[in-house]
Amino acid sequence: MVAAKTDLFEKELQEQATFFKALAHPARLQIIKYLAETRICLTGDISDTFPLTRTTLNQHIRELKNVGLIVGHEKEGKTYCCLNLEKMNEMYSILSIFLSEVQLPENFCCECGEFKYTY
Amino acid sequence: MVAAKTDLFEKELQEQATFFKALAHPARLQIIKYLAETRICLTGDISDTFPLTRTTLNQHIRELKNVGLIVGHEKEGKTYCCLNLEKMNEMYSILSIFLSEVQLPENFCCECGEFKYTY
DNA sequence: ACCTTTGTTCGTGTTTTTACGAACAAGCAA
DNA sequence: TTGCTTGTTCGTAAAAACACGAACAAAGGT
Repeated sequence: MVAAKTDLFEKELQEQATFFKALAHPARLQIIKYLAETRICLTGDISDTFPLTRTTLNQHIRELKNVGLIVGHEKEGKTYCCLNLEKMNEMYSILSIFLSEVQLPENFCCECGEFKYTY
Repeated sequence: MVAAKTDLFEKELQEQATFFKALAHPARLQIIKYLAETRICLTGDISDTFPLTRTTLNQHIRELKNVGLIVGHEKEGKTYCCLNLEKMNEMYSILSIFLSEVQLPENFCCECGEFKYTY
């Protein structure tokens, strides 16, 4: 990479890509799923249920914090994590909109029937 | 990375992450958006509308082909690209399901009100 | 006092992603 | 023929992502 070209795209595309990127690893999906299911703040012991070390897990959590999907709470010396409702809703809207925008009609590509597939 | 740990996660999580990863770059989002809007097979001249070289663009297109979202057609010596309806629908389902699964109730996190935010 | 758990930071190493130029073959146009 | 566009492959290089061990501080338990 000679330079980070990501900045040169439309702001909307960048924002969408940022959220998609945050979800682009199974560990992060599992963390979010866990938090959404239990609705209980994350404690360190979940690292047992992951095939990763505490350090690596911490790295993924930090990434989710960076995009704002997870917030950390301090209580009695322990650090609890939970999902940020506002950010989760924001993400849901942004990604849903994109997925809807690129929806295709059922008869799409019928005009390509005459073409020969190369893949 | 000592080893690729991605394989150690649940198959469902891996599948979801694969699609999210495919959408994790603004260039790829723009390509998909363009194809969905025009519904016309992609010709080389779109590289003018991107802040990237033909080579890099080709790389992103190849990635989208690898996950099956884009298919290539041969016609009169030119290579046309278009979205794969079936795969797009599959992706829509898979990602929509995930986004729904992690939806939170409006009163979520109210029990955390007593906590002090650290981020 | 000692040990354990917890959360984090630092440093390191590997893999993957991103990006480009050079080069090439195929097709078309002058 | 020559020149141009098009699509691709190759090699290269830098950045980012991924993963871990070591080490540390703070808190809790025995």
